[in-house]
Amino acid sequence: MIVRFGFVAMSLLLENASPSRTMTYATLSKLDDREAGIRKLERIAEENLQSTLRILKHSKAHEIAMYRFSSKLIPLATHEGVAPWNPYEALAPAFREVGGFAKEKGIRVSFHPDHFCVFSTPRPEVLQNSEKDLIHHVRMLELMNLDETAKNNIHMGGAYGDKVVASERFIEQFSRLSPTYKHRVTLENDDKTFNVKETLAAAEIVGVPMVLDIHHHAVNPGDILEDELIEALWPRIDHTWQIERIRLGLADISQLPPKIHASSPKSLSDPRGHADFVEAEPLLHFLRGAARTTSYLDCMLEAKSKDAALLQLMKDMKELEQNGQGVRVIDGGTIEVTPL
DNA sequence: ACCTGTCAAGTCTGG
DNA sequence: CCAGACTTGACAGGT
Repeated sequence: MIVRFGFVAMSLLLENASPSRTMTYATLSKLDDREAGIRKLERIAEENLQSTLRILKHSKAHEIAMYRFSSKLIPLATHEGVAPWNPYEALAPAFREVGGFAKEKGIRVSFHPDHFCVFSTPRPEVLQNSEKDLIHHVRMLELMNLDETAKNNIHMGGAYGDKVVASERFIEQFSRLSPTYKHRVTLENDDKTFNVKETLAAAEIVGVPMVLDIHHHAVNPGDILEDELIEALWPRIDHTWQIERIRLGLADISQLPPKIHASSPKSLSDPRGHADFVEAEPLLHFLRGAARTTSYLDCMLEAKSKDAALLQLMKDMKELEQNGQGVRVIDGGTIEVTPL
């Protein structure tokens, strides 16, 4: 099985390349010249997109073929107080350049709208803001000229005292979205509420691919047995991606491989927290299990040390290769693992 | 140059 | 019913 690694949002190796610079609404409100404030927001967004392009070029230089954009590229993008500001028009060329580079260099990209995007919510205003947020993220992918293989990864949301009811509400409310938005989404199991089995069931029903987070699974396994994940659930998760490839007319798995998230617990006292780096051995163990049924997979690292963690992981994989642990390093961001 | 409290948004817990 | 925790990078305002 081929495995490509990616990292999230920012680089620790590049200087002055934050893709998430912002301005608070309080500061904007204090300005006398509102127009100047809006132009400042646009300039910050331009800089965030320039930083994003730098990060993509840096990734390419290190042979890293997967990256998740910052969700904060445009400051205050969906804030009510800046309406009817339309930031997209002015930023279109910058978005096109970013998307064009990713496509040309074969870098798989995505967004991860954060925890304000909750389709299980019982509150109509929260649902409306969730839709607004999703539409915003889809808009950015469209401006980048990226097809439906570029996704927004989200969680199901809260349980509100009854997980079954919340799950049904998620399915109901998510299904109401138009296909344009639905087909831009992947669903990920979370670390507190919806475990792998529950998330997979919902993903299958609404017809979107599922992203497996193996760290979230470790801290929120539900009643899933030791071997059940790899033997029973992983093939079903894999299948959600196969269905999506068929829908998109993609013949080869490398055009849209299943995706997982990997990170290591911060500490024994804070197992849900993300550590600076990712432990190679337990990750390799999982990957070799998945390799029994899957030939290609993308693995997003969610470590505090971002790209530095990815480089370190590749070094550690090289060492495991030399110890004959069933892994071969192919390039700076790709390995091949042999099935267990 | 560096430190600390705050930031648009949601949900859960405990009082 | 409400305050605080959760979690995270960056601002904003101060020294």
